[in-house]
Amino acid sequence: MSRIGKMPKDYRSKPVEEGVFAYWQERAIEEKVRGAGQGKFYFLDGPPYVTNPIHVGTAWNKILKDAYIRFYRMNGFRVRDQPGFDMHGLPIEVMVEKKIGIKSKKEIERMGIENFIEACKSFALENLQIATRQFKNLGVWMDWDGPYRTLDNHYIESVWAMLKRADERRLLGKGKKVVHWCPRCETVLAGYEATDEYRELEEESIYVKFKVEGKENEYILIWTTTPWTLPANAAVMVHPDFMYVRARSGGETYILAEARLEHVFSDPGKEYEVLERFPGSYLRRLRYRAPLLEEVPEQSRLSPAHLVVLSDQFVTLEEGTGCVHTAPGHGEEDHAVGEEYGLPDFCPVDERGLFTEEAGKYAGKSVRETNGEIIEDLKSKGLLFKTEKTKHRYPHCWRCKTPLILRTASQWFIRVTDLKERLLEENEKVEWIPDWAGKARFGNWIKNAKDWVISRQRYWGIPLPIWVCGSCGKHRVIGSIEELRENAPGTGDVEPHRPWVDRIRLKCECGGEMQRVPDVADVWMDSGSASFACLGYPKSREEFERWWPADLILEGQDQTRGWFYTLMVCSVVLFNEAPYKRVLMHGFTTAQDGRAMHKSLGNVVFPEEVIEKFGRDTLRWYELGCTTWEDLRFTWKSIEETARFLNILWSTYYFASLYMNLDNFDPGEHTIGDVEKHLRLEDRWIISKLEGLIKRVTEAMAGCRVFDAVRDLEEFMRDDVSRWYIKLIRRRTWTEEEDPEKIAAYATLSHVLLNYLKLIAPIVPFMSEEIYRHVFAGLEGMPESVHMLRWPSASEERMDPELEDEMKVVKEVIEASFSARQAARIKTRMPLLRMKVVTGSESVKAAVERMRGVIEDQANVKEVEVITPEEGWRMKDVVLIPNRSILGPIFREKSGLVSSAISALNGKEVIEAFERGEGVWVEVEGLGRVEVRKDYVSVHERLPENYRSEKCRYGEVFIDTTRSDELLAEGLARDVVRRIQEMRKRADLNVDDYIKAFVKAPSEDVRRALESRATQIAGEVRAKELRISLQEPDFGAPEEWEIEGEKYTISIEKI
RNA sequence: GGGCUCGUAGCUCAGCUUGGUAUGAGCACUCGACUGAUAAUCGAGUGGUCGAGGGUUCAAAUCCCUCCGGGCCCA
Repeated sequence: MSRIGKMPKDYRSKPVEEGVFAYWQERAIEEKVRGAGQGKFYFLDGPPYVTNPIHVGTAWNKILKDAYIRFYRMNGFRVRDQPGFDMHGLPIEVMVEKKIGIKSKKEIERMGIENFIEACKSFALENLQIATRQFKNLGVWMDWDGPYRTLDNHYIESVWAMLKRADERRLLGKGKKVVHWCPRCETVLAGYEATDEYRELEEESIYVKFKVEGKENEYILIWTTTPWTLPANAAVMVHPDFMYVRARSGGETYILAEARLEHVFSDPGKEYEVLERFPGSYLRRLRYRAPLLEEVPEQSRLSPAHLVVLSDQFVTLEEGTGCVHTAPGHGEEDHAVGEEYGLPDFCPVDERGLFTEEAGKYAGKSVRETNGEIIEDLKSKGLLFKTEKTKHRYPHCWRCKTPLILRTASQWFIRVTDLKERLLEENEKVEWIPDWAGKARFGNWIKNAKDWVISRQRYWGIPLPIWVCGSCGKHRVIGSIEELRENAPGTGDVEPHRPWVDRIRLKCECGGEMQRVPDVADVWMDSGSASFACLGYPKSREEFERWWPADLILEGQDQTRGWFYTLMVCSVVLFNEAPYKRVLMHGFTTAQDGRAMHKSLGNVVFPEEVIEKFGRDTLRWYELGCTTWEDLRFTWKSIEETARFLNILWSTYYFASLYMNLDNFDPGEHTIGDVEKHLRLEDRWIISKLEGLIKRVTEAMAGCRVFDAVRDLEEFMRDDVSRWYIKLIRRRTWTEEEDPEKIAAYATLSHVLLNYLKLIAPIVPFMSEEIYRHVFAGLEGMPESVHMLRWPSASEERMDPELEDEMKVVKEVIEASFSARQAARIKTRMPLLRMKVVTGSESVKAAVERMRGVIEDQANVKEVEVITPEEGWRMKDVVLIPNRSILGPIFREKSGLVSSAISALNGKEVIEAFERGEGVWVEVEGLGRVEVRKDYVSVHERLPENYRSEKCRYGEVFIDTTRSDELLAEGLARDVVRRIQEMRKRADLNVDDYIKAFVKAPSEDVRRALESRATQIAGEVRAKELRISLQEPDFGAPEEWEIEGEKYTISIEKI
């Protein structure tokens, strides 16, 4: 025979969690749980970048993942839970450069690419270990022994296969693109890499005069924040529909937008006169003289160039002059307009951000540092109109923080623009949570997508598997190491990283030699290929067939343009299908101050800190309870609140298990089905509540709304179980014998608590395991871990919404009685003679009558009666109090008389008359008949002396406060019982020890009263002998107590 | 500047889809009770112009528009 086990009294997170970790390890629980399950569920982990230790925000991400994985496991799924790590890319290169103290590509080449790559690799592997330890430490059950790593050969081959497919589908392109360029890293950066790091800069912006051809003293006025792009100027853009003017000032004529006149000539002394107004289209093809023609001779060879072009998209009137300097080599918008007009995309800037020979005078100089010189040159040529300090946001390299420049460069790219429609169609099939993340945000992002520049002029990454022929220029894309070997006979083992792979040459059809392009892939392509690469596709089809596509991915909102996107693109390139069925997007974590957590701000909170102070479960309950897709503002106060709740939860299990254990209760012997006919209403009620909870929590979890589940679970435990149900069954748990109703309470309680434990297992895996091990694991037929239990399903038959409603009424009524007691200063221990519930509602009446027992017990009242509002009204007395502040101004010196006349009225009759809409008059000496208006009086309802009332939502509750000897005796007896219980506890007696007790009463009346209750008292305090006397106790250690102002002496002794 | 999103009690947040008095929840605070869950538990009370302003409606925290402030993303 088995029974409910005991558990420790206090919740201490540290020993609990350490113990559970050890238990899992010892019994290989994690492996057993992971190996079980039938249906497939492919969870795809977004690979974190391995350069920084994780903070509570990163932890949130993994904890969310863990909760859902556990949920699906409990539902019988075989969950693929391979974690991943993003291990290539520029960030690691930068970290390694810092570590070995070098700064440029030149230095890397000098130390040897081979050595550099080795350093990057060991850095990445080292950090993978650190991150793994941190994630494991959170209690995240993923396959930490077999993560996918983007640096593995087979992973690289998968990416190659995708690129080969892209080439076959003619989606791989090469050509000139205006790109964000980091002059320090000497590589292109994708737009999204750049925009991670927009920073506010205050710089000199300039107004420049472009001389109109064939006119003296007439200029187009332009404005720019990047003087260094002027050597590449090819045109001026104006808006065809905006109004422009020719304005005269200081002997010169300027062309600019009318709307900008005021700002441009705002300086004191700058007067102007408008000569002419016209729309921008009028300026079309107006030719001007390039401002730096002399400094940059190459300018004279540009054609067509130096003319006004029209654009209705890129010209604004927010700043500048409405005439926009256009350099197609240095701006995406400029480039677009340039293509439309056939302008040359002149870009005299090299990889290091230095001007080339083509830039004439400026050749060899760093572009941003040339700004000053260019301004000086313009000034000396009389072309500088004015300068202005301007704040503007400027992109910086996401890792090395160098300001970026825009330049034209030849790059490899994926023709995403050709795939747009397909991407949008596939996105329609994806379930996004919340739905606006996909419909609105991700959809918009795809609609605006541009071609994806994938080549990076760097070292540590997946080398582009593209070989180009030196003679005929043809290219070939290789899809695997095997294919590479076939194409290059004599090649031994292939290390696909640089520089080894660079040495492999292929033979071209034309007979020429093919060499690999030196670029590596954008690191986003690594992670973007994860959906199939971690399955070993295309080498291993089996894994792929079994799992792909992913059932769920879950990442932060910043991944809209990151992983969510690249994952989709890579998959559509390869399979023309979305790689995931569901995407859950979560918010960002900010610090207490509402700002993002940053090392530099010193506001980072690490999970280890929270774990140390409050435990993993506390962190998990708190974070999982936050609305997933909103920002999580981490506060210690909330953590403390969560810890307090978990304490209540623990205490509830402790309390329940204590009594069930004491009574040798075995839930296997008494299921709720077995005790059906002994179930009380409150038992049925909590079971009904539980079933509703199971249903809602299951829906919430399945709908990726774990926070709804957490909030629901919290409310149930706190309000329904701890504060209410436990209170209702307390008396039953104190009975000694095998009372069937006690057994029914235990059966109910264990049913509720075991099922609740299953529901919280994915949220708080440690605490639930600890409770389970102590309380339930010893029972027959139970598995060794809570995580091996099946998720419960809700029983519709046991749901009883009517009963739940009735309990609501009952709770209200009892609470109202407490309020009334408080007003009457009668404590709960003192029994009341009767309570009247005033209601006109049949359902309220039914509820009160049906659950009379609960009310009598909880409100400590002898008799409950339901009366109608009319009956209630009849019990009341109504007093009218004349409203002097209203009567005074109206009746002046007669108001005293009016007032007494009103007081003399029968209040009840007056109110009833008012309600019928009839008038009420009083006879006042000297005034005759006066009508009593409603506002002349305030109405006071009064119950008879012995009653108190309190209103609640369902009516009104009257309590009868009449005292009687019998009631007093009962109250007194309860008081004495409490004192003895207190003494038992202080004497450290076991709950089941027996005692003898002696009570010295303060008076003969009290003695007699207590004597009449002796059996009850003795029973409740487990006294085999009980003496009530006026003498002093003659054994034990007597203690003095005060009850209702009188002195009692009590002594007890264990027997 | 554009897209998406958030703005409800001192704090952290429900409610908004499907308009109907916010008995809003927890915490904090005040008062009280309990003392066989006690470094626990329970009750009562204080506290909101639901970011601001307009509109639709008999009725708006909820629907629409504008604005202000925070976040993510894009320029």
